[in-house]
Amino acid sequence: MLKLSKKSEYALMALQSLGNLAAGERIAVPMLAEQRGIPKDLLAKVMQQLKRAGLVHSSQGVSGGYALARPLTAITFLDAVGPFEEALGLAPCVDRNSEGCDRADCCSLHDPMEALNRWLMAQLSTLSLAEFVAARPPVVHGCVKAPRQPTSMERRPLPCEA
Amino acid sequence: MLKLSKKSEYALMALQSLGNLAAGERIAVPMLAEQRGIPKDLLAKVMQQLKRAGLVHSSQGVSGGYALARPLTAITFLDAVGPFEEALGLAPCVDRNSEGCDRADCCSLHDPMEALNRWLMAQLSTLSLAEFVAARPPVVHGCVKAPRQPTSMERRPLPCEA
DNA sequence: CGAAACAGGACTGAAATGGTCCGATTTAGG
DNA sequence: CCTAAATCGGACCATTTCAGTCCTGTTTCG
Repeated sequence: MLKLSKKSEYALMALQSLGNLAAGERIAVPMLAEQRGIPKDLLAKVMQQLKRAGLVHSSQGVSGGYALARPLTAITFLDAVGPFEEALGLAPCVDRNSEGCDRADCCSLHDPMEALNRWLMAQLSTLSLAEFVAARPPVVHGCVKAPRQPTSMERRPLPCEA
Repeated sequence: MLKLSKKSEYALMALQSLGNLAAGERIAVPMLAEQRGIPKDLLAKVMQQLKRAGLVHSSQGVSGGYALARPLTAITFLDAVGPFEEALGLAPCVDRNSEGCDRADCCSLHDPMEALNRWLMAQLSTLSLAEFVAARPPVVHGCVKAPRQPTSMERRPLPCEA
């Protein structure tokens, strides 16, 4: 879970690099690809998708290249990664009433999964790339295993409820 | 992202069903599989893994079956789903210093991803299955798209810091 | 002792993923 | 004007992952 695709990884890398550019400056895919050590052709595709998503601007021609459409503080993690995770979000039967799954019959987990998904998306859309790339792992190590005292999902309110 | 595998889905279903059993009662795989409409053999494997993970108890023999090892309030979402998401957690270069990735060179995203992963795992380990299966999606609809005001990942403190 | 359950390895077909290749279009510079 | 270098974008392929099946044990109740 939350195993991001390579495309997502490359997108994050690229956006980070673009964030280091001076105002008005551009960078071309071949250059970027060599710097980060990623396949040129694949990165090209990623950049195209980022453009379609409106996160970057491009200019064609011999001295063309890419630049951020807005600062990293105004791009969320979900923005960056969403275009590449088509199965964006979740799990079992998102594609609701396709086959079977008449609700409450086979798949009584539809609603919970949708709730969890919504929550996750909301969380990831409150994390800007600027914050993300600056993050360092917490010193705590046994963290994942430790807490065995369940709390409510609602205790961390969704941003839109505020 | 967060696209759970079928096994995870089946595990959640099975655990939910097991939660509805009377104390001391068991249910066999063939029965369970038919009730929820999932392939018998696959479910069998899932149950085996759940047993290895210590979430359920099994008894063999002709009237054997499975039962919860502890109540749903004491099983977290991460517990249930973890065993089936080997790529549990995250993304690009978790397998740290395997090839390349000498840190800060190609993959300056290693630390941020690890931080994000830790955070997610921590969150999912504070959600009990009891809460999960009872969850309903919030009425708000434009929720995912709405918030464009980035906040810090640290603002939602990790449980282990408390 | 036999039917029915768990236990678990081996295998297969389909789908997704990462990556490559090639052609078309645009555009700066000589 | 013409070429080199860049963005576009479709087609394609190889490898892996995944869902599902099969088959052979082993346990245990009646």
